[in-house]
Amino acid sequence: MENNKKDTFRSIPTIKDVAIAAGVSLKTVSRVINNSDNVRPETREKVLAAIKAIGYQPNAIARSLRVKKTYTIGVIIADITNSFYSAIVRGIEDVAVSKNYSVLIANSDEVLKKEKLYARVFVEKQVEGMIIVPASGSQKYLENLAGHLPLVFVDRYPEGISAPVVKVENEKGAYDLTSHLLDHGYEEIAFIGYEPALTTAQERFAGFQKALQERGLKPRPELIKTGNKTVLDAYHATEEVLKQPRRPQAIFAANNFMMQGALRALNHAGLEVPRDVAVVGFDDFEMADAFRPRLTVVSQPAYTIGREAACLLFSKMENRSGGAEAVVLPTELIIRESCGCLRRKLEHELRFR
Amino acid sequence: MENNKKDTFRSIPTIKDVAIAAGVSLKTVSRVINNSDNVRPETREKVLAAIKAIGYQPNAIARSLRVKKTYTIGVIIADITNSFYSAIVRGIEDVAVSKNYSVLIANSDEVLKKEKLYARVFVEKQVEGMIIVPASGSQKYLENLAGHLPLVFVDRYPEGISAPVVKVENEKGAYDLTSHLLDHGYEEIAFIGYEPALTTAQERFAGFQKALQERGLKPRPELIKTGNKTVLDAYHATEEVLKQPRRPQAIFAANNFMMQGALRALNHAGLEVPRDVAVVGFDDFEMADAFRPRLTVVSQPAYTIGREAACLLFSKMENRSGGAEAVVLPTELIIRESCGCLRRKLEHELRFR
DNA sequence: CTGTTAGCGCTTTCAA
DNA sequence: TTGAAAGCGCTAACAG
Repeated sequence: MENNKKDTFRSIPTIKDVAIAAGVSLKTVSRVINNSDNVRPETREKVLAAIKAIGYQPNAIARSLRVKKTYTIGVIIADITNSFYSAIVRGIEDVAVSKNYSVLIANSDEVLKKEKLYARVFVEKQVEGMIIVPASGSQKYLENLAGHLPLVFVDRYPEGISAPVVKVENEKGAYDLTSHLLDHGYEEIAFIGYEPALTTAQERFAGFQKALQERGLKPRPELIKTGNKTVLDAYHATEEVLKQPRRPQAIFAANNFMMQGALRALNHAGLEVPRDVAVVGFDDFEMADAFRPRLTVVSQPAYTIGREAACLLFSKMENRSGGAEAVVLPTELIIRESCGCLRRKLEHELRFR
Repeated sequence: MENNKKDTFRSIPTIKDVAIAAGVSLKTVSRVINNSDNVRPETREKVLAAIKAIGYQPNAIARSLRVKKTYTIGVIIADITNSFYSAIVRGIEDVAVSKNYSVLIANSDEVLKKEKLYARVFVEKQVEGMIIVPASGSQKYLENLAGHLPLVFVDRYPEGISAPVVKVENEKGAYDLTSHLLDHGYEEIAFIGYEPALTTAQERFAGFQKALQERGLKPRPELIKTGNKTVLDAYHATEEVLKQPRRPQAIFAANNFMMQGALRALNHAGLEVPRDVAVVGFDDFEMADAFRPRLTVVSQPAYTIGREAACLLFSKMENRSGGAEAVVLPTELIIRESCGCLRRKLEHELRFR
C-alpha cells in the first residue's frame, strides 16, 4: 500500500529517479545539474535526456537544507500600497533578482507586533538577510532573533539596535520646502504631520522649524497637527487648521498621505490652491506633475533607496565586514505651482500684457 | 578542526542541542515545539527553558523538507510600482497572512521570459500555489512546470492553459465610461490604449466601441492610439491626437498610465480639462479625488481582486476540488468633474445666479 | 508520556 | 570520471 501511493499519484520525481532512469549515480546527476565537476559529455547527455523525460524539477528546499543557503531575503515595509514603499521594494527586488535571489515580503502597517512576527517567520524560513522599515518602538528584539543575520534598515533609524540605515536628508528637504514658502512671503504655515515617534517625522519637523527660526519666526502652535495616521486624519487636521480665525497662508504636508488629506480638505472647503492657500508636500509621486495645479514637493529617490539598501545588504551578506553604516541620500526640491509659483507667473503675465 | 568550527563560531542551535541541554530526546523537543502530543508539564518546562537558554530557532526549511509544506505562495505581477498591482498584492498578502503563509513576489514587467523564470524559481522553492498576472504570450509552459500546483490568474486571461481567473468587467466598465461621455454630447472621442494583445485591452476597446455603435457612431481611426507601454508613450500618443485638424472633444484613457500621459500632454498643450477637452480613465487611484478637476473614472476593486484570488487559491490548495473557474468583479463608474460635469455644474450655477 | 530509527531530497566527503 | 555513504534539521512511525 505504501508503495502504491508513489505509483498511483506519480509523486514528484527526485534526483534519484533521474539517476535510475539515466543509469548513473545520484552524484553524477547532481554534478550535471550544478555543472560542478567534470562529467563525460555522453553521460551528461544521458542525464539531461532523463531529466527531460521524467520532468524532473530540482527541489530548492532540500538543496537549501544541505548547503545552508536559501537565496532568499526578507523585506518588511509599512504598506506596499503606499507608492513610496512600493518604489523602494522595486529597487530592492531589482538588485535581488540580479543576484539570483528571491524576496519574501510583508506589511507591518507600522505595528511593531506584526513586524516582530514577520521577522521571526522570515528568520525561521532562513532568509539570508532582511531589509526593514522599522515601526516605532524598539528593534532590540532583533538582536536575539536575527543573531548575526545581515540587516539593513530603510527610511528611518531603528531603536535599540545598531545596523546600517538608508535614508534621506529629511531635515534639509523640509527646510528647503519651508524656505521656499517663506520666500513667497507666507509666514503663517500649517504643519500636517504623522507619527511623531518616527525619526523621519522629527527630522522633517526640525527642518520646518529651522527655516522659520532663521527668519525670526516661530510656528503657531494651533497650526501644528501631528500624529495623523491616515488620509482621513490629515483631512480632519486640515479642516481644523482652516477653521482658525487667522487662516494659514500655506500648508506643509509631511508625507504623501498628509498631502492627500490636505488637498481634499481644501477642495471640500472650496478653497483654491494656491490662490487661497498654498500647499507643499514631502515626497513626490507619479501624479503630482499631472495635477492642476501641479504640486510643489520635495522628492525622495525611493527606487534608489531600495537599490542602495539591497546593495548594502548583499555586501554584508557576501563579506562579513561592516560596509557603510548609513547612506543618506539627497532630496530634491521640485518647484511646480501649488506653492504659489503659478500665481506669481500669472501676475507677471498680467502685468506685462 | 571540523569540530572546532562548531565551537568557535557557535553554530546555530538545532533541536538536538535543545534535547541535550534539556536532557530529553529529539522527539520530545519536537513535540513541545509543535505541541502535538501530550508532554508532561515539567518536561515541557524543562524543554522550554532549554530553548530560551540556548536561543533556539526552529528551521522551517528542514521542517518543510520533511512535511512537504512550505507555507509559502508565489505572486508574479507586472510591476509593484503600479498602484493597481500593489493593491492586488496587498489583498493577496492579507489573506495569506491570515492563513500563516508568506508570499514570494516578483515583477515580470509584462515580459513573458521573466514570468517564466520567476515561475520556475518559485516552483523549485516549493511554493504551494501561485497567483500570476499573465504577460502577453502563452502560459502553456506552466502545464509542465507547475504540474498540479494550484494556480490562479488575475486581471487577465492566460493563454494556452485553463485555470481560474479573477478579473473585472472590463467591457461594461469601458461601455459605461464611454456612454457617459456620449451623454455629455462628446462624439469625437480619442482612445489612448496599451498593449492590444492583452485581453483587458481588448475588452475595454470592445466596450468603447459598443457604446459608440449603439448611438450609430463609430470611432475615428486617427483618434485610436493603442500599443502604448509607458506614460511617455501615452503622452506622445495624446500629443498626436491633439494635433488632428478636428481636435477630439474627449479622451478615454484605458488605464492609469495612459491617464497620466494624457493629462500631462493636455497640461503641456495648455488645454484645460474639461473646458477644452474632457478626460476619463479606466482605473481609479488614490489621488484621483484630490485632483483639480477631480477625475472621472471607472474604478476597479483592486484590493478585492487580490483577496478573491487568494481565497480561490487557498480553496484549491486545501481541497483538490475545482472551485470557481472565474470570478468577475463589477466596476464602478465614479463621476467627478473631468468628464465635463464640472462645466455643466458651473453653467447651471451661472444661469441661475 | 517518552525514545529510537528512518528518511524527506539534496550535496559533500572520500574512495575507487 | 564516477560511486557509496553520511548527514543537513526536522518529523512520522513505531516501540517501549
